[in-house]
Amino acid sequence: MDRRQIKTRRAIFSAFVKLLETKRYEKITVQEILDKADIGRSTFYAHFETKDELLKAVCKELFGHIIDSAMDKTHTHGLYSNKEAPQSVFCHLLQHLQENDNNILGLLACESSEIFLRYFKDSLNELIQIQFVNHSCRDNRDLPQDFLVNHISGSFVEMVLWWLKDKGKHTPEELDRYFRAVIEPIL
Amino acid sequence: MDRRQIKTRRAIFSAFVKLLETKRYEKITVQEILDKADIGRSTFYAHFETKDELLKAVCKELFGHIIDSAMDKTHTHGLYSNKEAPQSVFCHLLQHLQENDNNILGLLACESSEIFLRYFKDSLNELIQIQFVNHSCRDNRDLPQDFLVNHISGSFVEMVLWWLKDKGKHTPEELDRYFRAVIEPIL
DNA sequence: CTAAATATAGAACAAAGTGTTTTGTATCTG
DNA sequence: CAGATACAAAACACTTTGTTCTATATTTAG
Repeated sequence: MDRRQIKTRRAIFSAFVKLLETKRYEKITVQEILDKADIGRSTFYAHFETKDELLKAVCKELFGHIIDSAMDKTHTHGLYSNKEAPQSVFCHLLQHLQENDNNILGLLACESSEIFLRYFKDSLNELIQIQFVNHSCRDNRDLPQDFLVNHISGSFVEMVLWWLKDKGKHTPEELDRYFRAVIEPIL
Repeated sequence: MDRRQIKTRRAIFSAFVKLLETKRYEKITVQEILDKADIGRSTFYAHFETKDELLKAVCKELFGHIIDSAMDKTHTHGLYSNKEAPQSVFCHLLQHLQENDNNILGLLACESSEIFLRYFKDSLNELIQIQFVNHSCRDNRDLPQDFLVNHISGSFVEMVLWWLKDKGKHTPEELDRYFRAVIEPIL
């Protein structure tokens, strides 16, 4: 890949993410991205058809690694903690979110957080779904399985949202304890 | 209030809600609202400063009654079912959502559902918060109270979202049972 | 019923944004 | 070095926005 392409792509991403921290996604104009990234109009449209496409690309790039990593862990050790793996996937995810080189938490806490949380939740939902099918958790109160899957992924995302409201006063380990306290009783 | 004002306000609301069922909020233009409501441009801006103000007004009007009604019920009977009130507030809410004269479920299931769900959740969060403070539920695992409040309101909203995905295959009573099954064990 | 107040329609407007196209220049790759 | 490719810059038609007029219709108060 051409160095120039990589450079401008990075410039666009960077400018876009910075803007997302100051105002809502819908209010950001292509023009502002051009100014901040210091690139030409035609260049932008050579890379992305629309602003929505840019958003998708950012989501994919940012959450790709995190979800893949969680998927690997889940596949070998399951969702919850056990002897071989003392940490749950949820704790793993929270730590991973915090250790970001790129500013993922910034995006999840920004004014357009719903967009990213929704993307995050969909990925998470898939992960838990697979795990439920593989390990076929007992379902003693005959609740629909996809209700349970949705409840777990949904609650997790809502917790992250709560976490970010007062800027990480809690550690990933604490949050993991809270989450297990409200989820494990129903499994 | 002038009949003309009421008439145009209704026309705007109606057109706006209909449009929301066909496309995302951000993609709807004021022009489209004008055309559908069959009113003049200046008339619209005499009623609402921006499209965002219109959105707020619609939220307020639609969720106002539902939340007020739930708030009353909670105040006299508490959140959960008991001898005097055999139905939980949650069941009450779900039934109320379904019996809508105006099309609330339509909005909660539309492409811009996050907007309305977020508004709904904030109202709900307040309601549960008040109830927790009044009845000071036991908290035996020393979880932060606002974490629990957030978990309950968040889970409820996520359940509604799940419910709407396959268009009300479940009754409010069934959903209430599911919800109690995942919430009561932690209280 | 009349008159004053007010809500609306319609048109015109500047400003800002969108997405495309063209031309010339700079930078890569082989 | 030479051809290919990415870029900047400008111009473009087009859409949307929010404001400001004037004229007309409707309501409410006296």
